[in-house]
Amino acid sequence: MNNLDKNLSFLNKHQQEAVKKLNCSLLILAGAGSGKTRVLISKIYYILISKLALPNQILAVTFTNKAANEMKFRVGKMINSNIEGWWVGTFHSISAKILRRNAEKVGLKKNFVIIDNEDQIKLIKKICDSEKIDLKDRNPKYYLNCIDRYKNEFLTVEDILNQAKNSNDKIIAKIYSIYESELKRLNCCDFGNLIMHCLFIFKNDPNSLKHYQNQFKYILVDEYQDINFSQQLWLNYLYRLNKNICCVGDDDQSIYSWRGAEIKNILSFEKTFENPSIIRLEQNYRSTKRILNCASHLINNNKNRYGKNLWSDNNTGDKVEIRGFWETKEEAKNISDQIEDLIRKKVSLNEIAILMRVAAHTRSFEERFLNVGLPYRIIGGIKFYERREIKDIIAYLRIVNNFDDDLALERIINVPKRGIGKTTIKKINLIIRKNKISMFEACKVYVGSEEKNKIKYQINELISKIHKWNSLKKQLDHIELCELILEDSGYMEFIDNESKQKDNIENYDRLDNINEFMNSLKDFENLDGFLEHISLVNDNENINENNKINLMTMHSAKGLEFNYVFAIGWEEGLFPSKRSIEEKGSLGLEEERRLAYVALTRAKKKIFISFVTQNRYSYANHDFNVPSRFIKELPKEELNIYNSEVFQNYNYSNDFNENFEESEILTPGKKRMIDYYKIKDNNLEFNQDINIVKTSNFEEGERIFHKKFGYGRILEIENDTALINFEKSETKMIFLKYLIKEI
DNA sequence: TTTGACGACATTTTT
DNA sequence: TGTCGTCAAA
Repeated sequence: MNNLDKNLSFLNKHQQEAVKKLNCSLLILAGAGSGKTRVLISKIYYILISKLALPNQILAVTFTNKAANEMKFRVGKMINSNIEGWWVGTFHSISAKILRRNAEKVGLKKNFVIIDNEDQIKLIKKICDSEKIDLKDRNPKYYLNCIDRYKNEFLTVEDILNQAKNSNDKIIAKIYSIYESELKRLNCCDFGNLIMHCLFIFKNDPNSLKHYQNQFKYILVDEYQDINFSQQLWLNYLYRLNKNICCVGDDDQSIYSWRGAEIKNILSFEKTFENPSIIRLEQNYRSTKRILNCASHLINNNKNRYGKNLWSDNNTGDKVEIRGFWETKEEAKNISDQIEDLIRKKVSLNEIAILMRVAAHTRSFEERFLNVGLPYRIIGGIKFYERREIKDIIAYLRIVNNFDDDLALERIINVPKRGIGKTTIKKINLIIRKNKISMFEACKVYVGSEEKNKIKYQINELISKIHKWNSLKKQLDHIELCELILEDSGYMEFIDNESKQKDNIENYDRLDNINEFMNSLKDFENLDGFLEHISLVNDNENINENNKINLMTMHSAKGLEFNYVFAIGWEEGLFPSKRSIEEKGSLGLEEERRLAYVALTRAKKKIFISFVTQNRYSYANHDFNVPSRFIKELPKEELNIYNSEVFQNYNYSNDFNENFEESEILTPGKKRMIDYYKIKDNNLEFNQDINIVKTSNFEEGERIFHKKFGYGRILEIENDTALINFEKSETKMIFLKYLIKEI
């Protein structure tokens, strides 16, 4: 058997077919755990080994850096060498690479900076400020969302200006237009722009397009279900010459519609690319039969899908465990106990994951794990490069690298404190607008004007330091430069002082983070490379580095797998998310269901689902929660439903929460603010309902439930209040209307 | 101009 | 719960 056959012999019939089918538009519908990465990798290998293309003639696009790195690593291993100069990366990183070489064609300089969300919002705030746009009823995030959406749909400023109908549209169009010109002036790019600018280049510069079309003989795309319109167009441009594309995706795992990845995009594959064919991979190698059965059963409730039948040769496995708790602490405690059990069975913590709908829900688990000393990591939480001190340092580097970067300068102009406050910045902003110059230049103008004072002296100091650092760029390497800046700017001293003043843990962390940051600089040859890297890459913790429990959102769990999965917070309204349903109706619900499908199919051996009926902390109110409808949609014979107090009393066979279907008709397509008030009203009614039903005739000695204090017994009733002896709290006087009858 | 206190407000998911 | 904006005092 030759090498090629040996490597392909690991694949099943369908996988092999998918690997060998070339010179067409191929869509591989790969169910969860059906070995799609393996197929993609084998396909690249097959192309290379058959000498159909050189490594740099293959374009492989993914959505995460993790997936890109894995692909590089595994293909490298198969052909036994490190491949240099090939095109494997995310849409954004590849676009950035193309854009660096063609920056001037879209009015940017070569050293443009890629800005993140925080910078975007700051910029929009600034625009609204100077344009006197009221941010009371619509926040900057709203406008940013609109702009992002336009970019996902390849809608230009002109398009939006033309189609603006009402005054709100016009305001958005105006902000969009100024935002774009500001970005150009600052020599910056946001994520959406990376794709947009490339599309402009492809569209307006046939030579460049030809160049890239010739370059890429084969195009491969991972996670195709996450594609948005602009990205699809991007692919289509590159595809038109060789007409050879292979996309792998799972329509049931499309969970990013809010990023423009609408399910219709994958469903319209056949219309977008010529001579299409579809191969399904339906054998699952990951999960037990039971888990798979649950997942399939659940996803069958969706209408918008290609449809496929997953099957598996794996063991039947354990039943899925369902538990209800009355508060989050109890949930966290129970799960940590379960985990201790698993540890006793010699399960590695890396093989355990807790998945949640909302990132904020890690808290109760963090608390618990800290208490009992279980190590954990949060994946996709607060990212390293988003920490304040790191962003400060980066801002220093950015302004030294690029004098046009107002956003960076504004960030550090008064950090550490130099006595340059709001008023001064306002004056400088005025100069910027009047003379149409950068903030850096405006500072010089401001310093040079009329009478001298302390503030001007300070600004002058900073400006000349930045000049000095910039001129040292050629003599020092980027690490030395960074060290110099940290000392010279007084930033290090500032952090030192801060950690002495309040010796809380957080400030200790700051110093640590700065050290880690300095260390990470070593991995890069120069400043430019480093700045590019940090703007596109965020995950820097290697999953298997230490033995830790994994906490993450269901979204960030996509593409991962674990032996044991705890899926928490399966409460109606939270999951499926009320908001998602209200905004997009049944489409929203189906997306939530796909999310549940993703969560379930992460598990290899066993899955634990839990929900909390009371005291799920969510800002102002403590709602009474009903278990998620998704639990009801699981096949009963595969479940073990446990006797928690609350769950036992919950009438499982009843159709719960039919109201949701009604509100779905009432609110779709309404603007957020209107929704917001509706939700508020609904909540009120909902609560009143409970009170009316539950306050009726309480008796002394009766066991009751209170949202905050839990279960208790009535000692005495006096008019509308009762003295309650709580089981988990002390004895208290409570209004009858806040009591709930033991259900 | 900075700082601290206070109240208002918002919380889905992220390359 | 924590962040943000506003206000008054230093």
